[in-house]
Amino acid sequence: MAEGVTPRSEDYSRWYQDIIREAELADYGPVRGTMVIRPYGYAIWENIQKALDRRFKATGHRNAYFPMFIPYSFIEKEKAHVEGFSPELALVTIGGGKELEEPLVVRPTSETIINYMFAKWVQSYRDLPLLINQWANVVRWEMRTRPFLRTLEFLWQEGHTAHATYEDAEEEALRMIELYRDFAENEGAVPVVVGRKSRIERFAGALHTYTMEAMMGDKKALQAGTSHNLGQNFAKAFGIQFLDENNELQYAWQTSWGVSTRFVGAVIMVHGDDQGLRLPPRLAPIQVVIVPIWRKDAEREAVEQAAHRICEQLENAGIRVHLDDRAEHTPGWKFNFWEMKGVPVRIEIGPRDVAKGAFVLARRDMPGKEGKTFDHPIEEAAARVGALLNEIQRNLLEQARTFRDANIHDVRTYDELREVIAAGGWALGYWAGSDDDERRVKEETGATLRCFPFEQPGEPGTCLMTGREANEVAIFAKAY
RNA sequence: CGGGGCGUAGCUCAGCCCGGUUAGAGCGCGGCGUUUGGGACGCCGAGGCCGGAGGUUCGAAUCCUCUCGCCCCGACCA
Repeated sequence: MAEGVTPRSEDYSRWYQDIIREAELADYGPVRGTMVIRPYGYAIWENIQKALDRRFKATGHRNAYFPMFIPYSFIEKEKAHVEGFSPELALVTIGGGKELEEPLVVRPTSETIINYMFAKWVQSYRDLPLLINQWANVVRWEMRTRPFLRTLEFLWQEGHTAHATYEDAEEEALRMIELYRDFAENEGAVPVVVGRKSRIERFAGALHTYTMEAMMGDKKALQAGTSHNLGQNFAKAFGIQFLDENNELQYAWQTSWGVSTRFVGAVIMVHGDDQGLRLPPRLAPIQVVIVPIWRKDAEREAVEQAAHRICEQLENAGIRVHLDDRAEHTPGWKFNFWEMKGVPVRIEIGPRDVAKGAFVLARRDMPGKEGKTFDHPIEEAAARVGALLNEIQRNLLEQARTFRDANIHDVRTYDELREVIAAGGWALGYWAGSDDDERRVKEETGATLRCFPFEQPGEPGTCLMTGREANEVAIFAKAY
């Protein structure tokens, strides 16, 4: 086991905190519930940003930036919205030493201010669709905080779009949750269940909320991204109107969707083990670390020369590589250090390898010796490493999916649901219960209705709670 | 907001019960030397208003009161 890290099996919450500290992802800020994202953690976020932003651009969205301060009156304009958010608002009441006439809200999300602006920009059906994204920080005064998963301030992207018809907005909301799924699985190697939120769980002010739910290493669910069809609720509150082809005034149909720094937490908890982080190659700030090994100064030069040659080859191939040639640490120490940091591939090269013109590959997704292969020719470094990175990316997703599928259980009755939840798994069963039935499950088991998965059996069944005919299955789980 | 825990060196903590030398350890940090294929070792060294304010006492890290902060667990939430 790694030094300074509580084993996952002993105390998962402690393990999570230990990993964040030891891998230097983040540190606690001076204000309760705040955190500093350290360079290594931020580099992961930057890779998440790049992967998402590329996809947003490819689907026609453009980035913009809206102010952090929102007039309090804006928040009050949409009834469900204000009810949803008012408990967790941070208000600014003094500015420049003077009491403000109207308090300012530090944005908990930007629907209101963005839609205020949209109302100015949208006049005609020709202005639609309006497809905007912003990268920003938001503030929600949470009671219970955890690094990355829930902090008073967090970073995210929030997409906001306006469309001419309900169908267009619905299509957009679905397109974006699918985009998120593709991102989560193909970049983060995080398998997700995509589906629709229940009335109770959906976003304050939305018609439909779509979600992707991921299973963490302790089998708790994490909402890793959401996409909302907002209908015309905000358009009506903010007067976003346009003239259609028939010269008739219509309210716009809207969506919003977001993924946050919480996703970093998902990557930690889906892949991490008792040795530390395990990063999917596509999000890893460093994909390959080279550890040169030598005893005597006489050996040093030849080894480091070979190490540099490999390093250069990998760089030229576009691989993010780091050569750890520090003299103050032993190879063994470096192995542990970079394993803690979750670097997917390690190259070891010592005198014996140099003599053969070869190097050793060690993969982070397999423990110890099992993950080591020998005698890779130096000239083939780029090809060998490239292939291994792809293999690791694939394998991490596979491992996570196997774990998840083994812990989702079909249930037919409420008793079965209780059993599954008590054992810590996810319960999948037919559901046609009321809002109160859903609340009862939460009260009695601690589990919430995570979503009605898009993937359905295709035939009706019997509701586990009411015994009535149900058209859909739902997933219940304890969640972060 | 309830319940629990913790504030002593950069970090993790001991010391506190039962007040009394110059406040300690491990890790980390700096220097020198030996080392380096899975967390090396020796020697030397730097580093503390013991969270804050009151009080008790000849004397407080230690006892009392108040306060501030952080963490964990629960109720609300991306």
